Amino acid sequence: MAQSDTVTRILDTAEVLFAERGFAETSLRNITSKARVNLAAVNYHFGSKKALIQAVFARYLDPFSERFHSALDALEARYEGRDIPLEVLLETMATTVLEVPAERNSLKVFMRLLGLAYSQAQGHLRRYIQHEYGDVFSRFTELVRRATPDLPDAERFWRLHFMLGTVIFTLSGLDALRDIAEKDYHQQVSVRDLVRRLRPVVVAAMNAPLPDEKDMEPHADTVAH
Amino acid sequence: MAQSDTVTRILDTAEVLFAERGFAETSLRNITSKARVNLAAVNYHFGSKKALIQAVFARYLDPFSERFHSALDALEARYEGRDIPLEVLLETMATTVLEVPAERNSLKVFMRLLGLAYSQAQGHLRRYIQHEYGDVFSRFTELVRRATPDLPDAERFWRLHFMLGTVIFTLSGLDALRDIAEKDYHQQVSVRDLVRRLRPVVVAAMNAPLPDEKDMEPHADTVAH
DNA sequence: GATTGTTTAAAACATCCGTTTTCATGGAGA
DNA sequence: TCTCCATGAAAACGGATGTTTTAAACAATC
Repeated sequence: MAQSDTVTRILDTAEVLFAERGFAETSLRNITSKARVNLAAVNYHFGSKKALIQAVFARYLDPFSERFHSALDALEARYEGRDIPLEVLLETMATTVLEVPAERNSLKVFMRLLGLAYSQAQGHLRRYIQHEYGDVFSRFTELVRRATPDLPDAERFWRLHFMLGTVIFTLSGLDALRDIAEKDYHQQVSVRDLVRRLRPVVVAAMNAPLPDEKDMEPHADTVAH
Repeated sequence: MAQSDTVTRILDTAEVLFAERGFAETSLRNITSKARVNLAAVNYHFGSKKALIQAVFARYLDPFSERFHSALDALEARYEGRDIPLEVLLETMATTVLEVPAERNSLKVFMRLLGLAYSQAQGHLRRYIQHEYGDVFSRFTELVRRATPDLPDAERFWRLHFMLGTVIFTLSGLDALRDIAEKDYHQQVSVRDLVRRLRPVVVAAMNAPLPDEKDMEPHADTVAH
């Protein structure tokens, strides 16, 4: 067998099974038998199951991080210090996200993995991702901050995560939603179609009026310093 | 020990552990030892682990379904056949959702369980919920349909699920987001505060302009020049 | 007061798990 | 050629899991 073909086969199989059933529900025997490699190969090449999981993420996030940095470089160069409009930033991120897994035609897998990482138990994966790729996201959120100067920092933080939830939930649960949608409306749903529907919703959500102050909670206000 | 106190203790412990670590990662020995109950008690009272999981859901969804039906009854009576405004419908659902787990102070647990059910592997839980509580949701979506007559059916379907994703993702990942938010902004975040922030975002998202028809085609050029 | 349903304790069952080990084969580079 | 490394097959390790069983207590009801 060719050099390290085994590594690729393990990763290809593992990411699909992880996305389908989660990490704990996927055994190394599941992976190695479906990938037709030796059981010991995982521990030989990756060291442990946990390291395998991180390698699966790295294979998506490394190229994403690199491309997104480049895309932001290009944007900043084009706008020459002027603020980049929110729509352009969101569009750029969407494009990059769609580009990366396109080669393996597995955006759904990518999104399910992200959702799993977020909802993971002790969050050791979230910490790994934050530590490894935090700078790209910081750079992005800083640009979003300049694009929405009227939005209080806390409000922007929450709305970005609201929209992150929308995207991850929708694209990671794509199969389930597709089932329901096609049963109810007899229509095909493509990822591009979904992204098209998402765009105005996300923009409108980010630009929504600020919440009413009057039903603010009466607890001791924490003064920022 | 009092009659069936064991059942309650099992359910109380199981829902917390399930929400924290997922179903597969929570063993019956975890549950029974933390609940200070005999290991065999789960199989004695519920029959199997799968039945336990469904019982955990039923304890939330039974009262929710009943209260939500009542709330919708009251709304329909008050509006006497006139369409109920979207804001009122959303507010009613939010109120009911907040009411149910309030007694146990565990909205987060409720939301995490819902999120787990959605993202579950083979979706046997989703099917169980759909089969058991589908009528309430159908009733709600029908009222939403009348409240948004200008929205195409497919568009409304997707936007409702977009917002479902927002709410489930936010409230189920509350601890993680709270960590980040408090580290970045040194502010306390309560559930009521989050719901207050969610309201205008959800309304704006539902009322967003329809997606552009022009980038419906094979592939639109994405990034602005 | 006997019966019935709960609860506990303890042990065992058969599986499955992640990981390690041993032995053998073959290819690649020094 | 010899050495290193990847791969394979097979087995075993220790441990955890869901489930079942047996035994003995306890409480409530008829």
